[in-house]
Amino acid sequence: MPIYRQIADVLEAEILESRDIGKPWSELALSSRFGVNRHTLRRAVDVLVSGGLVRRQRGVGIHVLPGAIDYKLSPATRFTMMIEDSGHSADTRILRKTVTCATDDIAQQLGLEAGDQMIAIEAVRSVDEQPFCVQSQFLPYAIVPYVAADYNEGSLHGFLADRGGIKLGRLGSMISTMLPDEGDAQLLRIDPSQPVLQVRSLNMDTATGRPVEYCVTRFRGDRLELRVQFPG
Amino acid sequence: MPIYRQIADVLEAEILESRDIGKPWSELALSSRFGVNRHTLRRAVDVLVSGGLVRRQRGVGIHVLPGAIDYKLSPATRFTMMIEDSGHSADTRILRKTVTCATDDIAQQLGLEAGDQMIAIEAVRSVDEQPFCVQSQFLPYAIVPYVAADYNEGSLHGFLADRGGIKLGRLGSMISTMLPDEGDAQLLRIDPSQPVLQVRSLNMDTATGRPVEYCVTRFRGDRLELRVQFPG
DNA sequence: CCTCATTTGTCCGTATGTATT
DNA sequence: CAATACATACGGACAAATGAG
Repeated sequence: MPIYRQIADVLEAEILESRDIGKPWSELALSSRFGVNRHTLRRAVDVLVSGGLVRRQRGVGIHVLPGAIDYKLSPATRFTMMIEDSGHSADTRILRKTVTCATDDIAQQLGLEAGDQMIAIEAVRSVDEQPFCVQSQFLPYAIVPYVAADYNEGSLHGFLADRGGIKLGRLGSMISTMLPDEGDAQLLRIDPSQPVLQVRSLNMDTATGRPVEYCVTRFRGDRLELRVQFPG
Repeated sequence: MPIYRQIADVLEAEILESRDIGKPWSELALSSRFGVNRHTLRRAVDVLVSGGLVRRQRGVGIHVLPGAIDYKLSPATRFTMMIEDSGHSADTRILRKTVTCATDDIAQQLGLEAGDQMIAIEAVRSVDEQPFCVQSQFLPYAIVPYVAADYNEGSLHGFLADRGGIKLGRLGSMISTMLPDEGDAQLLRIDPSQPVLQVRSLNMDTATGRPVEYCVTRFRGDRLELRVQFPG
């Protein structure tokens, strides 16, 4: 077995055993400890990064990620989330809120004409202080203009109910998986080699049947198991 | 942009444009062509490997993988599949069919006692000659012993209906994503860096309500989008 | 605001081992 | 056996980001 893999095994065992999230590690210190060249140690750390156990940060060091134990040993401890319940997280950080022309794709989803304006919201939701999902939401500006002005935190669905008396209903969702782009990986604090679970869904005003929200959510794959329940 | 990424972009563009699957590439030839050190070129090829575009083989070279075009250019060509419809594929290759003691996990799912026997089936389902998913199915031997003896191909659900008069119903599914282990990656003909979508589900005999099949399916993430439809 | 030490990111060079043809 | 090609490991050098002061 190559040296770099032996080192990776040792480090992985240490992480899983103690999960000591203290000061970040240093390549120089580790390479000295194992008596190998820095490049060899980097190769070992590459394995851990691919395994989602650690994260590198230039100028700082190598961070041991929390939750690593859960990921490797007990997928049963993942979060379980009903699809119907998504969008109700308490801890929400809104990154961007803009009003622009709808793209063809989204216009079609929302039943808009080309050139109609839409509200685009990008948000990160966290659980236990850890990023959990990135959400891109699109709403027709003409129907809910007050969202652009006044929605700033918490549940969008709750806001729509309080402010506009709109109750949203969901017909279905499309679920897929992919590797995250660099921006999402950074927001979710995962390595770009770790997959995300994407849920696309269209929400209607239950009163009028009009599409009001098109939502694309990317969840950390290592923290989520979606539960789909059928009637009966 | 670092050199290795520029090179990766050039090579990726070439692959997507012509997909010339001829002789495998050589690191030495490529590094000479781009005028960089071999290690720098290796770093560029790492990107392509992570992207599922090429495969390395020691002593041979770097192979361009077929199907790369579909993966990168047209996510729209993914299959869309209702969860309820899974398990009905026509082209099924059964890899293993064994009768053993149920593990604790599976015994609990199927409502068996520890030590009860179960049938374990491992199969690969293909669409258009391309591997589509790997399926692990577990059934209580006491209830459907004829499966161990006579089920050899096609839809298990159809076989159960024809042979035992059992109609299966599904209550729900658990959906998650992960990187495949080496065996699954090989069966699905994808690189281990490409995520799979896993659907776990428990199927009951609609007549008696007894669990009859516990099924774990790993789909190629790049070929599947699951559609979940809600009643209404 | 700037400086400085620390730390990771990138690139080069060289050598040796191992698998394939 | 020999040639080719990837895999691993060592070394040095500089750039870029970060945080302390």
